[in-house]
Amino acid sequence: MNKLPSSCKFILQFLKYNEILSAQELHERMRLSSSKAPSLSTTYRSLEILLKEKQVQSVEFRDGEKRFELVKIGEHHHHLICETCGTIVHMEECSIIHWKNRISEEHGFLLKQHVMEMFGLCNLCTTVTDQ
Amino acid sequence: MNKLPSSCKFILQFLKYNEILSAQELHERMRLSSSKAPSLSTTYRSLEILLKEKQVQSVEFRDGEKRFELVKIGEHHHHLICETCGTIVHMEECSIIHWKNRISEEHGFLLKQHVMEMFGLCNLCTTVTDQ
DNA sequence: CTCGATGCAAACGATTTGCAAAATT
DNA sequence: AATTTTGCAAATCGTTTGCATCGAG
Repeated sequence: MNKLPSSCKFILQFLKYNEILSAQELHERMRLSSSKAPSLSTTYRSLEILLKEKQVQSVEFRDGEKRFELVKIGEHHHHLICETCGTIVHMEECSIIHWKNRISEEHGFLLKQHVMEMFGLCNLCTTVTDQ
Repeated sequence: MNKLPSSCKFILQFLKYNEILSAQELHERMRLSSSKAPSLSTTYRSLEILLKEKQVQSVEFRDGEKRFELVKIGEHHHHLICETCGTIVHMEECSIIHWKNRISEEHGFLLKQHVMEMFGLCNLCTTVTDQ
């Protein structure tokens, strides 16, 4: 429970769980709601701090744009993203944890972090795409 | 077996299995070895084609730079990256395939693609880091 | 008064694009 | 001759940085 710069606290008030935003989207949202919103650079800097504090996780889609998501401190999870309609399913549990030991044994690796996102078609789009 | 533009064939001759290169690194390598090397833009365009043809897979580390790796057509795999020394372990088999059905059932999602990379400490660096 | 936090504008770096020339079919 | 591929330079876009100012303690 470090004391965070005020910009970080400001940001936290504008993030909801299960919502994935880029730094720019977040900044835009804050700017529209308040004249005391932190600048874009500060937004970037603060998100970096919140990442280190694990109050936020970063989500990497494939467009090279980093996105961020509020999490319960220290937790994280992964997503299913529909390539057609953009629907995002937040998977409650990170299954990679189950491999940690196996990977450790097989490759002598101690896992620290990972990146994982899955792309496909959601239920609705699967049926629709039968064209 | 589509017929590829000559730049793609050129590129394929400069890629080895289990080697991960950015577009720029690849371009530099080609440029140094041959005066007929494709330009940087063409390198980008060609890698995009090779990706679609699944002759190459893209590997996403966390520095925002896309990297590419030669694969047997249609296959792919993931990596363990040591955060200290940079060692990369190529994991022979993609374990996510095993989840495909479960995810399909649980979330009605049809998986098409995914991104996964794992970061940590390799055997050597684990012991060394005991400082 | 000191030091961290902030805003602004400029810098950066990877990638993409417009367009005209060159190569392929 | 029509179509695709290519190179070059400029544009783009997200992100980072230098630096001077602001503000909390």
